[in-house]
Amino acid sequence: MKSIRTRFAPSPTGFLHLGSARTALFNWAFARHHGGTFLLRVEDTDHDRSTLESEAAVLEGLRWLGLDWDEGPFRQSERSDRHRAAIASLIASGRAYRCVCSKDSLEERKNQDLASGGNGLYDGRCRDLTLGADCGDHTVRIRLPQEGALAFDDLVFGPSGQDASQIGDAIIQRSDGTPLYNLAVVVDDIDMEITHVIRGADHHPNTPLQVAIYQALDAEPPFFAHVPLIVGESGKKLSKRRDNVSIQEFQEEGQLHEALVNWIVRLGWSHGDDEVFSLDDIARLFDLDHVGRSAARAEPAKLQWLGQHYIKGLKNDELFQRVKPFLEEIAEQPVQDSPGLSHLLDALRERSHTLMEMAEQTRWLIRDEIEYEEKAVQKHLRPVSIPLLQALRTRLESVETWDEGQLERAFEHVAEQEGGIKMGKLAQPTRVAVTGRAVSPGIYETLVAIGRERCLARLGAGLSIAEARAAAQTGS
RNA sequence: GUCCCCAUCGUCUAGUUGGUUAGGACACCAGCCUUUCAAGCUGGCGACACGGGUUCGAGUCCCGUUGGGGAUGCCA
Repeated sequence: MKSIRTRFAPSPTGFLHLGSARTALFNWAFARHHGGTFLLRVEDTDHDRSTLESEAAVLEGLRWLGLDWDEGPFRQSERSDRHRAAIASLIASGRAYRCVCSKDSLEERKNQDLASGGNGLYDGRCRDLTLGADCGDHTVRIRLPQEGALAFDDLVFGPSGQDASQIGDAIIQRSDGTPLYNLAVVVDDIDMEITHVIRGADHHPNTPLQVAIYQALDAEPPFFAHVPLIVGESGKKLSKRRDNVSIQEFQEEGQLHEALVNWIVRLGWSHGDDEVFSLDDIARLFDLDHVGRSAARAEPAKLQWLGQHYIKGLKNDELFQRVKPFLEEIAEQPVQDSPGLSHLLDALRERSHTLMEMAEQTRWLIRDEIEYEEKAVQKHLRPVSIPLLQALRTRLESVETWDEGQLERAFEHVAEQEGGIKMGKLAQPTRVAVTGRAVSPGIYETLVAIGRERCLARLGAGLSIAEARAAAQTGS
């Protein structure tokens, strides 16, 4: 059997899209699984919409996800000679013909046909005119068989195809002489010896036409595998306007690429009851047999869970490197690793789904000035807390080594001394005093991360706030 | 309108020669733990769209209905 060759063929008209990313992943995985070749081809035959920036963004997205390619990127626009030659030979053999119908006329005839109960296909007006190259402005159309099945055996959907009578003669070359997608994609897949075309199911209805083009070119079609669509909240095909689909956007909000890959691979593919897959796992296990046929809704909840799962598994130094850009965004200055920060990040693993979430929760450590949240202050820095915080501060001043064990003993001592109060009565006001918030990791971890001097200073600040509030209450 | 496709818990899915108390994960709810929030542990809720047929037996096969989606471009 021939060695397997797959390709990812994005159109560079925006960022790498969630659905495209999954298509890329499946192509990559299929090639890797079978020891084949995965190549990249940029489908930029639409000059008006294609940009180099988009192309760069797409490549960067693929790299970030960890999808490496073996050949390319090729640009379809650089292969127009091949496309032209193919079109010329199709015209020469009578399998394609020139068409001088104007857009307006086409539109009008189509609407008329539809109105009178027709199916709106091209009416074939120029089909038998045998127009020469001197016919003026013209497009080129493929001459389809009048009847008979244009069939293919889809690796996901099974036997597929339509009767040729259901498809109109499609334009394969614009009036400006440039080739159209349906022609270019077939010529390129032939030239690049693609064995398996794995793409979104939105191409499924389009494939019979391409099968016809293969036939016209006397070429053997590849295997096709159409992957069911990923849909948004609306249940409709993902759209850039409606849904968050930009891979780069996911990256910017601090998602882990491992989580994103794991998330999308399970949208349409499964391996028994397994849920967690690394790229290596995917390369090892992926096959088309277990790709489903129904559309999948992209729900972020599972992505969140996966994000935390992978955060938990990161080594400390790598965790720091990955979260660093987000920390610096919060700190508004360079952030160095330190035992305190490292310890805090460790504690934040089980409290974060994304790197951004994690960074946000270090605010009280990596910025010198903290902001006191109004609600936290009202709830916990109350008059009743004042003597407790005072006693605690005194006690903490004399703690020998600032570690969790000693801090715990200090807290227990103060709680006991203040009448056997519940730890929450002491811990919560302290937490608010040193972080400004009612939520943080364990109080001892929190205090250790901040360090003795800053803790004592913030305890003082918290006390001042509590005292000011008490005074205001008595005064009124 | 025409053509094509799809249909298992809220979501992602397991189910691959018809025989299962229809399984898992996420989410949700409850309890435990507890200095907050999480995490963790335990338990719970929850699905074969509907109607026919084939069969001793149907989530699995066939037909229809309904619902959803895709295509129908001088986009890809």
